[in-house]
Amino acid sequence: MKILIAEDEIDLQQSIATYLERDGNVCEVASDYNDAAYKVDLYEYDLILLDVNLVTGSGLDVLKKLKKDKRDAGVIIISANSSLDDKLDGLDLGADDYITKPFHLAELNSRIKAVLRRGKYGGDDTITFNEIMVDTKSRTAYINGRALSLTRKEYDLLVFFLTNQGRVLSKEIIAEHLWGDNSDLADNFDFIYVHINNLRKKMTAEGAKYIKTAYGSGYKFIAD
Amino acid sequence: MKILIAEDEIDLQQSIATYLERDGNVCEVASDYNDAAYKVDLYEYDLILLDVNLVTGSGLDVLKKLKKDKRDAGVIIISANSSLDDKLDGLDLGADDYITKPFHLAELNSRIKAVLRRGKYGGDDTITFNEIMVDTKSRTAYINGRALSLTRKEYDLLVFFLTNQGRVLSKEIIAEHLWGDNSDLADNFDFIYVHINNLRKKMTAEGAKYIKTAYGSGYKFIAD
DNA sequence: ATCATTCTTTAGATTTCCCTTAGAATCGAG
DNA sequence: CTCGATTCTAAGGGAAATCTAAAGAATGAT
Repeated sequence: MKILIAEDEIDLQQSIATYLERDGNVCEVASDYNDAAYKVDLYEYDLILLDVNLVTGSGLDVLKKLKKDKRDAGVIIISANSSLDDKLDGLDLGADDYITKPFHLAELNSRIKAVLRRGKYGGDDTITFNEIMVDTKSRTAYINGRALSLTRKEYDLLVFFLTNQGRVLSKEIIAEHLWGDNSDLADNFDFIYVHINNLRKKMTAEGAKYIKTAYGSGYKFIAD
Repeated sequence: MKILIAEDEIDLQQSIATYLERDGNVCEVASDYNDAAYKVDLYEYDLILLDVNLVTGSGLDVLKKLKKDKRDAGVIIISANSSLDDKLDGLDLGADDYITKPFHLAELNSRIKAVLRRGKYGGDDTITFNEIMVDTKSRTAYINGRALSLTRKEYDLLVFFLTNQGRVLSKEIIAEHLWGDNSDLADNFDFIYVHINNLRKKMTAEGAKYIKTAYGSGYKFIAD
């Protein structure tokens, strides 16, 4: 499942992402209203976790936008207070469920599962592209049916490419997605080269050469 | 399936009953503690939905009674609050699952199915995978017909793997399913290593090597 | 109460991976 | 073509994750 986490507390954002990714989901994060609105516009998500109190705007506006555009992502509202107003507003606007901070990740997870299971959002746990197939449940990538032995970072990188096919991804974007907004590393993303290289080696060994270098701007995943 | 609904909110009681009967189940209801204790004593149920807050007593006492009498009905605890104490008490006493009000009937239904499918109660009492066979009634696992001597945790772990074949299960997910989500221990799940190791030793001694380590992500149960 | 079994903790060994480094190769502007 | 910037590639140190055995704590049966 592809899940957007629109939450401005970086710690919470990261722990949610880690928890959900370990359960086989693909997570992207948005730290403010603009980022959330942008990503919701651009990508198809199976589920969106939406904090009502985003720094530059309200999560409820993102929800309005979603429903106006008749997008069918599931939505779970996250709120700092247990105000009934927030809850009712959110559910009125078409959210599927509601959770109040602080909460246990296990509870969030079971609500997520419930929303996803509730029908229309359920579906496929695999991502396929030509001879490549990724089973997100087992976190295993296959090429022509043969399993690749990928490390965690390599797997995450491949999934990120597969879910952003044809798009040029800069080192900075990749780093942000795979490592989170970690300002400690902000000055040097050269280690990306190593992971790209390792992933490429394992993929080309099976005949899959899809990761192209866009000199000076990044990488893109695309067939010839 | 014969299901007892021990719940004092009449509206909820009725909507659960209607929902479950539509699926072909036989439902009986109990509106207070005495009624529940009486019926549990008298009849054999496949599953019991147990509200912890019954008007004249605690649902947990019904559960204690059930377990003392070695009755094998599946039990799902219903609680009005998400108090971890209730949950842990319930699971400690032998309940099979736990759900917090308010919940969607669809979610309750899938939990019921999960409990029933788990084989223990009604339906098929065994889980098989290649040369492995688990008899959920006697809580015994066999490999090539030879019984393994498993502890409770090892048995639960094996069943959890068998019912989630191919899926990567993180230490956190495993801990949550086998121990309940206790955030106090959230920083240290290392004891999982020990149980994994013990179970592996007993299984590999019989030639069954299915528990693979997914470094950095968890474990998965899968054939080569 | 005693004993056996099981669970958790502890600590050291081992494995795996990630980031750094450094030199080679490649690209593009002039 | 030349040169600086960017990217590639291989190898190694060190950190983190996992494994393993064994001892202490809890549990349950007799």
